Amino acid sequence: MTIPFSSGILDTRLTGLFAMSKAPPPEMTTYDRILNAATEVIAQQGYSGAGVQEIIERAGASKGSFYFHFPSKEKMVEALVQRMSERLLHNVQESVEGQPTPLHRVAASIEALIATFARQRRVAQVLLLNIIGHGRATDKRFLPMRERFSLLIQQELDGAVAAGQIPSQDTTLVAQMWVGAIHEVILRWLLTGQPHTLTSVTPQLQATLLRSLGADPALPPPAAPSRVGNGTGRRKG
Amino acid sequence: MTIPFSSGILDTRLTGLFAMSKAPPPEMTTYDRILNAATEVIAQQGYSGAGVQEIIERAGASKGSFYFHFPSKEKMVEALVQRMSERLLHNVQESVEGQPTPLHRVAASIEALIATFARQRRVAQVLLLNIIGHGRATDKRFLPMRERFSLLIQQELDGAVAAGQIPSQDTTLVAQMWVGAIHEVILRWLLTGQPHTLTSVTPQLQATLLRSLGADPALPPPAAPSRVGNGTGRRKG
Amino acid sequence: MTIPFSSGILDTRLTGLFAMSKAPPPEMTTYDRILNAATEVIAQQGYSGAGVQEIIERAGASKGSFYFHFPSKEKMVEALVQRMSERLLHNVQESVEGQPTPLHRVAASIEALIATFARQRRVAQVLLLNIIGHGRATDKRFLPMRERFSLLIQQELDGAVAAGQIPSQDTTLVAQMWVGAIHEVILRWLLTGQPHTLTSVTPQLQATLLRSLGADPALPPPAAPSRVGNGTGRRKG
Amino acid sequence: MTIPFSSGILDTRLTGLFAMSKAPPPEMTTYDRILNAATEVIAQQGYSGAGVQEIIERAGASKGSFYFHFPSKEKMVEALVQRMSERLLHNVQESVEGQPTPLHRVAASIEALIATFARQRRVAQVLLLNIIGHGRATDKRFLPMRERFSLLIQQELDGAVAAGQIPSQDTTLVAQMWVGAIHEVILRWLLTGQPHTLTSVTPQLQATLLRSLGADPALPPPAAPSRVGNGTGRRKG
DNA sequence: AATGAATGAGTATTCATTCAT
DNA sequence: AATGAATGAATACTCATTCAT
Repeated sequence: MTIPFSSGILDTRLTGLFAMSKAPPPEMTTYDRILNAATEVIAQQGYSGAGVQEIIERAGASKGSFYFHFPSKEKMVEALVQRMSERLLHNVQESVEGQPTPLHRVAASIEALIATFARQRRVAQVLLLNIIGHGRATDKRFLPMRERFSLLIQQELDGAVAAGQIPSQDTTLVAQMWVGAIHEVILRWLLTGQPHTLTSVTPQLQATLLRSLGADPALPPPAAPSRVGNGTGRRKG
Repeated sequence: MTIPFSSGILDTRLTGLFAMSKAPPPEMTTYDRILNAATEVIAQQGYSGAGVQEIIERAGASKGSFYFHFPSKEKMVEALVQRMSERLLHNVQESVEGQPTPLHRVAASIEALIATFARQRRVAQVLLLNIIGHGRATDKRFLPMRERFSLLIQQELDGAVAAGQIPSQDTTLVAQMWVGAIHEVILRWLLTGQPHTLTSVTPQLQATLLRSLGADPALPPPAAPSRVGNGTGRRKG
Repeated sequence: MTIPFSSGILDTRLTGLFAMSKAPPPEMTTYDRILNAATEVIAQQGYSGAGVQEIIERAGASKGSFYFHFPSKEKMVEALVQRMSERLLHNVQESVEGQPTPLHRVAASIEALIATFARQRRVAQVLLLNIIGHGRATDKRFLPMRERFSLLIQQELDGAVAAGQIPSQDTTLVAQMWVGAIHEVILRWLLTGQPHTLTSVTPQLQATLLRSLGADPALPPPAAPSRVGNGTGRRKG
Repeated sequence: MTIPFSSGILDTRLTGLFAMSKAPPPEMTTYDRILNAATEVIAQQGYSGAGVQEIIERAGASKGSFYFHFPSKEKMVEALVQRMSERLLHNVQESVEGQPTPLHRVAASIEALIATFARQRRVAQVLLLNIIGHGRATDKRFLPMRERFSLLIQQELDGAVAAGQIPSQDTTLVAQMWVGAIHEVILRWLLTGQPHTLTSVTPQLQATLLRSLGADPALPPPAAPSRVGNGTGRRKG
């Protein structure tokens, strides 16, 4: 009767993926030092606030070097977001492997996403806060990440429908809603610091989302029963 | 057994709230002409892309006039967002009046929000797309609108818990999630144009959100049955 | 039997047309101060060498002011060249008035052109030396001035043909050649300082050019016989 | 009674002198590949518009290579202009050999110059259009070519004076004027494409220039009568 | 001879803001 | 209340040149 999705391994995998420091290790390539510095600066100042000057200063590079590696600030940010999204989705997809059912997988991916953002605050700031809507209004450039994550969820939901786990419904819409719900929670955490530890909301988040599917979210526990259970997971006694 | 939340009145009330044209009526006060012009420009170009020059040109005002009425561009945008939020929430709250139960009210407010944004595309662009994350990253200035709407929902949810309509749960978190889910759907509509008419998703959106509360969303129809009702709100006969 | 083209009046008319000093008179408009400063800087450094910074410094203006008055450095130079050409041609055309025959007029215009350039060295530098070929190679923007002067000459030559002063010939080509010949002499003067006083070559220049028309250049003296006569003006004893 | 200056040999001699292609033949020395690439780029973009980067790309060379062969971009252009001038004047001087009288020689050199530029459009663009006035205004570096050609003409004119072919006159000035006239015609051709074939104006150009000397330009035909002759060289039967 | 990453002073241009009128 | 010329710090980007390999 509980919803036991877990993936403890994930944590160690992510460590150091976006690591960075004020004194950039010279053994890193200039290209990477610039992207890492950009992550920090954009996280702090936003896209428009992030000056090339400050980025190269943090990266220990020169103007010329910056424009040797990237044709423009804009393209650099594109490359940065691309790299972030790639890694993020890679981690999410990894966490999904080995999960027994579609619903297990979807819950695992939510957990992975939140765990990653919780650990990489700056990545969350860049991806969720400072990129959207930075230029011309109808800027579709950074839609892909949201779309890809939403697609990933949708596919699992479709699987769940096919497997009879949940009733047939507009999975595209639901997946979008989920992405929005999750992002909003992370956004609040970024802006207000509430809750203190982002990961603490994972269980309730999962429970609420699963409930929205209109299915009995009680699932047979996978190999390792999870601590994530909650008491509201059933609709009737 | 259906969930019939409605609010037909809403439509007429909103009309003309943010109206604006290329040749601004001179009988409007300069203050308002500037705010209206700013709405258009920000909707098209985003916050950073919106120059004071272009705004005053559209408003038929002068530089000096702008800075007579507003101490800075930033404060002007704050005033604009403030005015928008105020009107938006006012409409939402109006639509809630007369609804019999907390769940009815919460559903009505969702419908009102979406209906307003659907009608005032530019308002949606400014509020959801082009304001967040425009400057210093941890900018809490524009949180209020999201927070207030989320608070509004939370209060109704608390009422529903108290009334025994839904099980006890973390209504703060759920309200946040709802706001995120709704915003995301609107965002997609803004960026991709899908779905063609935003309001067409209202029923499914409401159904999914209500389901996430973990209660049988079938409600006794309120006084005046709405055209907005939908038939997918229940899981079995 | 001499070639008596003169126009002493001209000199006084031109005085002060492009006047300028390092301490710009504040009673001049910013627009003019910028154009004047640009004349000096371009004369010294050439088009690409002339930085907006240095121009505004000399003009006692600010960056913002510069771009308030001109949309770009390029457009500013266009305006400058336009103004210079306009004034130059105006002077030339003025000097032509009152000359009895087409050939007298053509000779007067040559004298006026040289006199103007001799007095406005910087104008010559800008117009002849530093503008042509400054950007993309096939830049037709500054052709107009040369073309207009050459057209002016051509029309007088056509008049001379019609009046039977010179034989029929390709006046377009000849006018071009004249412009080239005159410019080259001025160019040498600009680059080498030879001859010491540019105007001293006027008589020989006129004589040689008139001879090239294939007509007996001996003309009946106009009202005031000129000092410009030379001893090679006849073809046979 | 005609003016028959000819030099049919010239054509074949010039072929391939400045040949170049987008895929530079690897058997050419890097030094030459760079100069050739520079010719193309400068012809298209002008001196300031020609970046070292683009030049080496076209040359199939590297930055380091460029600066191994040339101390600076400026010196490279000097070398390029030097090489061009050298070859150009060499061809002109060759075409002069065998001509019977100074005036024949001078006419032949004009024909050779025009023929060369007509065939080597890029050379004309570089030498006449895109080099003058590119940097510091009073740049005497590229004067030499004009000066040398003008000197060459002057010497023949002096010879003509000594031989009694033309009256005594300021041959220095006349030579300068000639160079200017010829350059202007070529310049127009470069900028406007008129006349369609540059060489078609040669006869009239020669006739007009010779007439300007104040001598009967009718000359006894040299050994080999040329196809280049024209019938307008005399004023009366 | 050759490579190409790195440099940094220099460039034109933007833009929120001020201020005399 | 309103005007619009003036301000100047800040910005993204260029490019000839250097240098370790």
